Amino acid sequence: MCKIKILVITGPTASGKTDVSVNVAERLGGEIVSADSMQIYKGLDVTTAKPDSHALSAVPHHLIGIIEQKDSFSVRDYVTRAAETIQDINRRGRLPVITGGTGLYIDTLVSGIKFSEIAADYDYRSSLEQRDGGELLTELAKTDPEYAAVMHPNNKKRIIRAMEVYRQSGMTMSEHIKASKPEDTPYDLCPICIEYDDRDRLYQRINTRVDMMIASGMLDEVERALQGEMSHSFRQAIGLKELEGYFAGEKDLNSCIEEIKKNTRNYAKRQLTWFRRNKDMTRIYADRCRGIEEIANKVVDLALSVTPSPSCPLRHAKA
RNA sequence: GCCUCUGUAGCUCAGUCGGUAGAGCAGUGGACUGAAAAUCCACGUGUCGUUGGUUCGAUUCCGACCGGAGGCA
Repeated sequence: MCKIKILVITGPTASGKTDVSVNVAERLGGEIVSADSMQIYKGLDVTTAKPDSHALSAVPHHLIGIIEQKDSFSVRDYVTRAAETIQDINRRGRLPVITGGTGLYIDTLVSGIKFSEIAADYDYRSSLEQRDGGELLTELAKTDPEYAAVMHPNNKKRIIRAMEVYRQSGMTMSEHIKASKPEDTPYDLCPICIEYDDRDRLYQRINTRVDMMIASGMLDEVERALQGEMSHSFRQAIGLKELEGYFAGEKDLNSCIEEIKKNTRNYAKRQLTWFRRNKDMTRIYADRCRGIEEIANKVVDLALSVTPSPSCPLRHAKA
């Protein structure tokens, strides 16, 4: 049986993956499947840098703006939906192009990891959050010494999740992790990461992009979002917490904007750390290329160099 | 012109009752199994404004000078 061929284009925020993926998808007969934990939500179009109307009309996009801000969303939800979407695109003879910067979503999807089905219990979580981390870690060590051994006492969020999983399933986190790994990966991958050789250039792009967002209506949409009910996952979006003080009249706009830039830069750095450990990805350094065209050409070449097997979309694209 | 405060890490500032200094933020590296744009970990030598003096020893005390803030005229 033929694995489904998919093209994966990732990279830190503001690296230009959106433009590149649209260009590439147009040429390869592809459809874009977003892998972005924030673009999945309705609203915050500017703040989350969703593709513009031109891009959306040029190529079909999936998993963008489909969840209400009051609803929480998780990796597991993502993988379920993305897998279905990929199946569908493949069935129609087109090429799925996974594009986004949420590394956890992409890796989980692509490697076929099955996360445990234990849902978040927010009441339980908040009851534990009050307690001391070292104390929680000691408690976790009683049931799951293996996981507790690599956990730092300050990392309450993960300690609590491990306790939550055990409480609901009777299985430890270590056991879940072992059980989650598939024998074989479900897709035939062409993974590409767009990076910057010069970190400062990337940071400058981030700074100017935030200014552009402000100029394009970010304040209005954030104010609107802030007035509605927000789920735990949604309220993490960069822009929301930073601007909250401004709308409350406690902080001046400029310092809030600087904070957004700073947090976005920090985020980009974390993304780079995440991508770096994946040695199978081909890296394309955007600042060594002359414009989007050249980057897109490289991506297309890479995609076509993967030998297409019968009934896989890349063959059609080449012909 | 006089008086007061101030000059320490890229930034904001602590500190040394005299034995050459440390936090937060930034930055860099790392982790990451249902909040991931989240969460967490590790990494701190800098002419302690300049220059004289006192001292065994000064970034710390004294003087002058230079820069910054404020006050009185």
